[in-house]
Amino acid sequence: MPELPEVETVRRGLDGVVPGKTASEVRVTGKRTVRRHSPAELVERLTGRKFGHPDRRGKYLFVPLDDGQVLVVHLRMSGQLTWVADPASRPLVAHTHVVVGLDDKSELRFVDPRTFGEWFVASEVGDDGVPVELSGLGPDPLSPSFGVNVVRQQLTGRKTALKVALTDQRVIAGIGNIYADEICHAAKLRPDRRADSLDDEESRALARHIKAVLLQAVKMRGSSLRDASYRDLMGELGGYQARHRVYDRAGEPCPRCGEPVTRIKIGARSAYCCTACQS
DNA sequence: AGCATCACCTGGCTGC
DNA sequence: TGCAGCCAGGTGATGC
Repeated sequence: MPELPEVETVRRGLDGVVPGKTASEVRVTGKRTVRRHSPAELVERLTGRKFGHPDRRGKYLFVPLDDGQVLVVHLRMSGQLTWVADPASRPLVAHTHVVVGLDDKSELRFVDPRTFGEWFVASEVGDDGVPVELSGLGPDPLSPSFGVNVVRQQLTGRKTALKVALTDQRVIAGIGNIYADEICHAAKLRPDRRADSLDDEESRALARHIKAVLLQAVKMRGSSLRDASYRDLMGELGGYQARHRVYDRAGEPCPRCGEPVTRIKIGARSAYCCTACQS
């Protein structure tokens, strides 16, 4: 499932491919992919526009266009963005919902079996260059200002479970199910702890491990799970799944203390943790 | 207001 | 082997 590291990997791939190129032909075949405005409007507003450098906020990917608009893409659970240099020799796969032909004859393709992924063109942009539709997102962990003070401030007054707060995109943007579990384990904190119950030392550990886990995952180009639904822009699998210490490892020994990893329920979702060395 | 739960959707896996 | 049914998961809507 694409979270911050996977989206950042795709962003870096895009940055090597799209800046300076023009969308010469846009085809939207999926019925649900474009829903904030009509698919026809996306085609109209994107066709003929030249791309700038791709940016990211949390799990949202966005690319400025040469007329001030911004193309926004969210992969949600199963969305996959790929770039093909030679479209003629690469037939479209099932569940391809958007195809953007570029002026060098290459193509961007959006494949999304579960159809939760989303594309739209934003016209209103804040001072920071971020589309107003994304203004409700919390701080991004890879931004330079992110640290213990931000973490403490964002968790203050949050009575929910720590994992619920970490995966709430308004609190911190970019963390999902997998990395929340990995971060909690690295910080030795139980994911079902109350979010506002951390002392100073625990807050420092949490802030440090949010950055460390996500940066290491970016370095390893994200996590591809068993279903291999996440692939980067060139179709390659990520490598961080080999470093998962607790996620989807119920019953296996905790790499830190050797006790078995436990699967617990937080709300309706499962969480993996070591009840022996996380508190 | 703030928190919890549901709906959306398909493919992979489990268990009969 | 075949198939029904469950589960996964991010976000916005709905419920409490």
